[in-house]
Amino acid sequence: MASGHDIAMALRAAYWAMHRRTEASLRERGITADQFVLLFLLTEQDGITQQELVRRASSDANTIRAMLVILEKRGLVTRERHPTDGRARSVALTRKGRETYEKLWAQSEPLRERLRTGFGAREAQTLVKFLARIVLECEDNGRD
Amino acid sequence: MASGHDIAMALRAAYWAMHRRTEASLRERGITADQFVLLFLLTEQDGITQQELVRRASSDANTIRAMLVILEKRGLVTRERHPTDGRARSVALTRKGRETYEKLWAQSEPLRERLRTGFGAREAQTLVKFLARIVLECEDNGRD
DNA sequence: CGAATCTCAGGCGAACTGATATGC
DNA sequence: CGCATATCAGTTGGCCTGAGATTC
Repeated sequence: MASGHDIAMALRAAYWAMHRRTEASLRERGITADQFVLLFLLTEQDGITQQELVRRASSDANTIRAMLVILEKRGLVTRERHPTDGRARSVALTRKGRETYEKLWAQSEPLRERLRTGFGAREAQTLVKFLARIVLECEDNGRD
Repeated sequence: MASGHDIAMALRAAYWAMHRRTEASLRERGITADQFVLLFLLTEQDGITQQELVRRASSDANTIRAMLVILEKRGLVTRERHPTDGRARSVALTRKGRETYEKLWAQSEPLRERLRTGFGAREAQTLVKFLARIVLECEDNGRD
C-alpha cells in the first residue's frame, strides 16, 4: 500500500534519476537541464516575458533572471525591453540559441525515447495526469 | 498524447511543487527537505553506513557526508567508526535527532495527507510503480 | 595489488530572502 | 496610491569533479 510518504520518495528518486540523465546528455555542450528547459519554453513561444517564463518553468524571478543572464552572455537569448510594458523584458532565442537548442534536443532524444517506450500511450497520459494532480495538491489552494 | 518530453516536464513541475511545499512545512525548525529524508532513512534503519545512505537517498558520497556533518553539528546524528569495517562510518540518530524527526514528521503530515487523499489506493500504487519505472529507464542499464 | 569507503578542496547552478527601482 | 515586473546583493544547500587517505 502506497502512503503519501511513498509517493514523495518515489517522486524524488524519479526526478533526480531523470535530472542526472538529462544533465549527462547535455553536459558536453555546457548547458544544464534547467537552462535547456528555458530554451525549450522559448521555442514554444518567442518574445515571452521573464515573468511568463517564471510561471512556465515553475521557478522564481531571481533564478530565471540569473539563468537568462548566463544564456544572454553566451549569445543564446536576447532580453529586450517589452514594446508596450516598460517594466517587462521580452526574451527571445537568437539564431545561435535555436541551433544550440536543436542540437541539444537531438542529443537528448534517446532519453525521451526511453521514457516514451517505457510507458504505453495510456499509461503515459495517466502518469502526466497524476503528476499534474500532485502539483495541484501541493500548491496553495488550502493551508499547510 | 503524452510524449517523453511531457513526462519530463510534468515530473519536474511535480517534484518542485512538492519540494517547495515540504521545505515550507519544515522551515521553522531549520531542517531542509533533503536533511529530513536522511533522518527518515535513519529511523528506518539505524547504524547504517554513509554509503548505504547514498544509495537509499539517490545521492552521492560527498553530498551525504556534508549533510551528515551538518546534522552531526546540530547533535541530531552520530557518525562512529563501523565496528567491523574500518573504512566505513556507522550513522545513527541521537535521541534529539529522533525527537526532532518526530516533530518534523508531524509537521509535514498535512502534506502527506494531501498526497494520499489526492489518489485512490490503486492510483497511488500505480503512480509509485510508474515513478520507479522512470528510475529504471533513466539508470545506466543501457547507453544514452 | 585492486576495490571500496570516506575525506578534503573547490566550483557551480539554482533556489531563496529582502530590499530597491521603475513603470503600470 | 497599490500593484507588477525586474533588478541587485547576498546566503544557502545540494550536486559535482578530482584528489588523496585508509582499510578491506
